[in-house]
Amino acid sequence: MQVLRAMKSTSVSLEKDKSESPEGNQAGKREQTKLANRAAILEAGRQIFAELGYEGTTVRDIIRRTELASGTFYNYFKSKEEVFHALHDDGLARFKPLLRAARESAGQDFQGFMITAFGAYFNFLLNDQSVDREMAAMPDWTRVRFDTPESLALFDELKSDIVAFATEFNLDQVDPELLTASCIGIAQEIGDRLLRGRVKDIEAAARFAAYFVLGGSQRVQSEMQA
Amino acid sequence: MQVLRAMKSTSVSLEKDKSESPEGNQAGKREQTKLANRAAILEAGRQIFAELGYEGTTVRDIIRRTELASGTFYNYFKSKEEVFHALHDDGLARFKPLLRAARESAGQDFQGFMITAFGAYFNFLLNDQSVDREMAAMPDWTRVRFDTPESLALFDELKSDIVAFATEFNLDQVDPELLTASCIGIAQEIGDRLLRGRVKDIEAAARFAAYFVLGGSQRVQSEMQA
DNA sequence: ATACGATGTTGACGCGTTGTCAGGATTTCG
DNA sequence: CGAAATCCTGACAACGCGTCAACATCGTAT
Repeated sequence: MQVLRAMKSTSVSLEKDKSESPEGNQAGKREQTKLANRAAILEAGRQIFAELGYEGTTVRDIIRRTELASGTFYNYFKSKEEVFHALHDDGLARFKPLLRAARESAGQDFQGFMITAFGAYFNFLLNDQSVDREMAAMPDWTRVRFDTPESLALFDELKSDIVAFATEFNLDQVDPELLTASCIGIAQEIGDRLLRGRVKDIEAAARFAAYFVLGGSQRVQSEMQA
Repeated sequence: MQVLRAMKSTSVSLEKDKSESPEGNQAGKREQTKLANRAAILEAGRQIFAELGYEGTTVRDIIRRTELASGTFYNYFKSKEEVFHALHDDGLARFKPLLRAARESAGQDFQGFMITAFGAYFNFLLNDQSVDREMAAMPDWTRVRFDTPESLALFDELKSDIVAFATEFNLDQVDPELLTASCIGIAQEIGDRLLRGRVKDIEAAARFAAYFVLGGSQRVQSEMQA
């Protein structure tokens, strides 16, 4: 049963909705159910992943929380991995503007950019309804990490931001690849501890990370010049 | 068929090896086969994980590369995850002494410790026959990370080393939890790029990481005092 | 309005994996 | 040597996977 029908189950036999149907049915019914089905699968996936962990969930678990038949799943995704990627990329798409905003509000202030960017990331981790957040709370020891094209794109964007500041501040001896990697590593690892409650203060963590990166870069610069 | 017998297949029907058997059979035959079976499963697991990735391998894949029957697997491990944990912990056990050596050869030289420690880690990653190394080379974009008790123990050891240096150098404003997390994150992320060939020079990477951490810590200290 | 082609859904099927267990083989010990 | 303990073996039931022929629904041309 397609989810669109299920959602309309209150107005069951009203086949004829006048063309002036209240909510926009701008697209054909086909398109609508397709979107609704996809959304239903994604939402079910988000819940199940949070409950059972990535390893523990099966395609059947996901589809079972839906009103769809098992075969229908494969019209939308090839595997649970693809569902996870989609959820992950959704999160990234929500985060991306935050990073851009940090970049633009910072102007030439490297330190300001770093504080805002780390802060945005940590806040996002703790507040956004993302897969990763729920799963990090799991008692499990196993974590999965995905490098989707979207992730890599974000990393590259961050890298070019960093490079811009690095040239601005004459950090020509600092390998951008290593610097970006370090920023990501710090964000990952501190973010992880925030999610698990080993670190509490988001503000303090963001400032720590920012100062750390700033000081680290400058030290590398001066050591490499020598 | 137990692997011990298979290994002795050249001297098949020699049931009675005199008590003066050349290689030490100090323990009973039972113990020997148990160790040999376990080792065979672990070695098979290492190979298969490297070939098929963590997700892709099944318990059957592992046991099939062995002369054991499928049921026997479960006398030694509960799941493929447990095999992976064991392999992971093996690697850790090999790395631990390297970290200790770095600690002891460094004396009071914080920077020396950091360079040696990062260098040891990166060299270990690239040269040791560990599961992680093989799997990082995989075309896949899914990575798993395990926090076994052993891992956590190593992190704690590293943390206490870091704390020792931090007090020595009056870094009393630097949160040890955040500092340790940053070191681990940097090591992870740079290590990953080394494994994938995006970064080539191990020496340079180790010095970068060390200077970065040193400079970062001092900057955090001075900023937090203000 | 009706009929027909296009598109999406359904659930059962064959295949492979999982973890278990009764039966059998091997080692240990009295 | 023989009994008891140990543990290896391979078949088994349950289950997940991805596919596919049959079916239902939608878009569209008449």
